[in-house]
Amino acid sequence: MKKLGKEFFSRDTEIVARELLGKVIVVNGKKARIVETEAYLGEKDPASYASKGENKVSKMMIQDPGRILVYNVHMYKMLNFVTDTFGKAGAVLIRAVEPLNFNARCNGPGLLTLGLGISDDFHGRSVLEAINLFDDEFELGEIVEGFRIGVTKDLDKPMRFYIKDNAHVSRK
DNA sequence: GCCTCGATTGACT
DNA sequence: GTCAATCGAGGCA
Repeated sequence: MKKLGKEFFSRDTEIVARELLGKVIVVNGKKARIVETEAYLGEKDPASYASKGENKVSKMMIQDPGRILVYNVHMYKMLNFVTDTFGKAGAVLIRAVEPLNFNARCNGPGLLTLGLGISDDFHGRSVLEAINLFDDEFELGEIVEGFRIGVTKDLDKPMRFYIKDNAHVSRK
C-alpha cells in the first residue's frame, strides 16, 4: 500500500476532498475506509471558519498541508485534514468512514471520531505521524457530488463528495 | 463570568 | 418534519 504524503494535501481543497474517497485511514490500530468528505475553503466560503476571522480553526487551516484539525461541535469532535499551501486556508472534513478491522458506527462526522478514538490530542499534529493514510488502489464506485450537510450557509457549488450506494455514508 | 451559537445526533410527532 | 442534550469558542462587560 502506498502511504499518502504531504504532497497529496498540497493541492486544491476540492481535489483533495474528492481523492480522499476510498483511502484507508489507520489510527490507534484501527483501520477504516473513507467514504464521505466535504471541502471547506478560505475566506470566501461562508460556511468555513476561515471566513470568520482568526480563531482556533482558521489558524490551523492556513498552516502547512497534511496537518490534523480537530474541533468541537456540540458534544462531538470533527476530524479534518489541512489542505492547500501554507498561508492559504483550506481543509477537508471527513464525514464518514467504513470500519475495516473493528466494529463501530462511523456513519457521521461526530461518530467516526468516537469510533476511531480521535481526541483533541490530535489537533495540529501531522498526518504523517499521528495518523496514517494509505492508497490501496480500492476500486471506487461512482462518486456523487452534493451540497454540504448541516451548514447554515452553503456555497452554490457542491462541496460534498461520497461513494454512491455505500452503506456507511452519513444520513440522507 | 455570562450569554449565544453551531461543519451533530438521536428520539419523537 | 421538530427538538433538546451539551460544550468550547467568541463577544461582551
